[in-house]
Amino acid sequence: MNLNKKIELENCFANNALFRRISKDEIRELSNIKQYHSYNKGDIIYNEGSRMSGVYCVDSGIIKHYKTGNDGKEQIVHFSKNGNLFGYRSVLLNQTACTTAKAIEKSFIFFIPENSFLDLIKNNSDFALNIIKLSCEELGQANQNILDIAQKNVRERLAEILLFLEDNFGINEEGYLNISLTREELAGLVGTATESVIRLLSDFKKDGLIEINKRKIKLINTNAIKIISKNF
Amino acid sequence: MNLNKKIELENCFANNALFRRISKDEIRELSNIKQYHSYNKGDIIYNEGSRMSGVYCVDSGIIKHYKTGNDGKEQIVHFSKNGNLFGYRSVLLNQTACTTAKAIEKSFIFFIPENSFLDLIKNNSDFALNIIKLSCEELGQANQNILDIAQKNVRERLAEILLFLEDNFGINEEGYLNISLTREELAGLVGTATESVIRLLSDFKKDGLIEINKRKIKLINTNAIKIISKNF
DNA sequence: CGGGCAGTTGACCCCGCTCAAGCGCGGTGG
DNA sequence: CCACCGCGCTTGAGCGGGGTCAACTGCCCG
Repeated sequence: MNLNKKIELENCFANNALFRRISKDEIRELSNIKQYHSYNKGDIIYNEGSRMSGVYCVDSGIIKHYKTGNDGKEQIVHFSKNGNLFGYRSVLLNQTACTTAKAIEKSFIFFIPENSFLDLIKNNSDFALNIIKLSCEELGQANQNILDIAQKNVRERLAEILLFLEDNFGINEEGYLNISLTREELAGLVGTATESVIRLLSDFKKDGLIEINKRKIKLINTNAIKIISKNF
Repeated sequence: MNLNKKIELENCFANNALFRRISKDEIRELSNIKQYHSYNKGDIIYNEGSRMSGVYCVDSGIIKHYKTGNDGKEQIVHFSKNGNLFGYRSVLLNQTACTTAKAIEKSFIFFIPENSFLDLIKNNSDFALNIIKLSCEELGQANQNILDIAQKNVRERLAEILLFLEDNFGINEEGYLNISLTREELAGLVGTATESVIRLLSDFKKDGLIEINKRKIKLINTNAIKIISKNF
C-alpha cells in the first residue's frame, strides 16, 4: 500500500458522485484501510454464494455480474465500470453473494471492509442517501429487464442491448463499442442461445445496421436499431 | 383525519420492522402529516410515468406493481402487502413511477409526503439503513426473477410462482392461497400467455398437485411442485 | 334476456433452442 | 517450423415449447 495508491483512491472518490459529500477525514479514514487489487481478464472477484467481507469500487476495467442457472448457463444481470460500487447488497443484508463477479478485462478495484462501509452509512446521511439511490437505480433497471425478457423477442432484446452497451460504455475513436464480449456473453446478457445471437448479429450486419470485426461491434444505423428495439 | 386513524398508523409503524427504530416523536410527526386512504379492488394508486409526491405504506390489502409492455400486456414485478412500503424508488430518485400500482383487493394505505420521508431518512440513520435494506432485498428478488424468466420454461416458472404465493401470502383455514389472481394476472406474473397458465394449472390439477376452485388455488403436493420448479 | 368478461379448449405454426458439423485462429509442444 | 489441439465462432437441419387465433362456455350484472 503505497502513497500512489492512496492518492488514486482519493481521486476516485473525489470524482465519484457516490462519495462526493464525504469529508476529507472520512476519505482519509477509508484510504487508510482500503485495499487496492488488480484482476486479470477472467479473474473472479467473488462467487455466487460466497460470504462477503466488504464492498468493491471499480477504479478501472469492467466487471460482469451474473447468476448461473441450473444447467450452468450464465445470465448477466449487471456491469460495473470505473466509479461503480458493487457487493454492497450482500454486505448490507448480511447475505451471501447472489451473483458471481468476474472481470471481463484487466481491472483495478478498491476493496472497502464491511465495518468501514457500514460506519460511513451510519455516520454520513448523504452517503447513505447515495447508496439508497444506487440500489434504487439498479432496481429500476432490473424491473425494466424483467419486462423486456418476458415480453420482447430475441431480436428486439439484442437491439436494445447493443444500444445499452453503446450508451453505457461508449465508443472508441474508430466507432467500435468500448466493451468486448464473447458471443456467449452477449447471449447471457440477452437471455438466449449463443447461436441465436450469432445469427441475429449476422442479420444486423447484412442489413447494414452494424459492422463486426471479430469481437468489436460498431453501430452504424442507430435509428433503425432503436426502432427494432421498440423503445420509445 | 380522526384519532382512530392516527392510532392505526402508530400501530402499523410500531409493528413494522421498517419503522422499529424511529422515535415516538418521529412517529407523532408522521402521524400528523400522513394521510389514510382506502382503495377498492381494481383502483389504481398511481400510474407508470406519473410523478410522485410521497411514499405509501400498506395497512391492509394487496397491491400489485406492474409494467406495461408495448402491446399492452402487464408484467407484474412485485406485490405489496400489510407493512410494506412502496413508491420510494421514484421519490428518492426524483423520477416518475416506473410501475403502475393497483389494488387487487380492498386495501387501506398510508401516504407519507415526500419531505417527511426524506427528512426521516436524513435524520435517522437506522431508518435510512432499513430503506437501503428494503431496496436491496427487492433488487435481489428482481435479479432472481430475471434468471428465472430467461432460463426456466413456463411450467417451472408457474410452479415457482405458486410456491412463492403460498410463502408470501399464506393460506386460509381451508388451505387455499390467501391471494386471488385472475388467470391473466398469473400469466403476467409468470411472463407467459393466459392460455398457457390455464393449460398448465389444469395439468397440475390432473396430476394431483393442486386443487382449483374458481380463482382459489390450494397446493396439495408441495414437494412435487418444488421439484418441478427446480429450486434447490 | 342479452352483453360482456373470465375461463377453457383445440388447432396451427413459428420463434428460437438444440444438436451436429465444420471453420479459423492462437497457443503449445515436439 | 509445423502439427496438433482446443476454443470461439458460424452455419444448417430439425423440432418442440408455447404464443396466437378462434370458438365456445359459464357467470355476473344491467
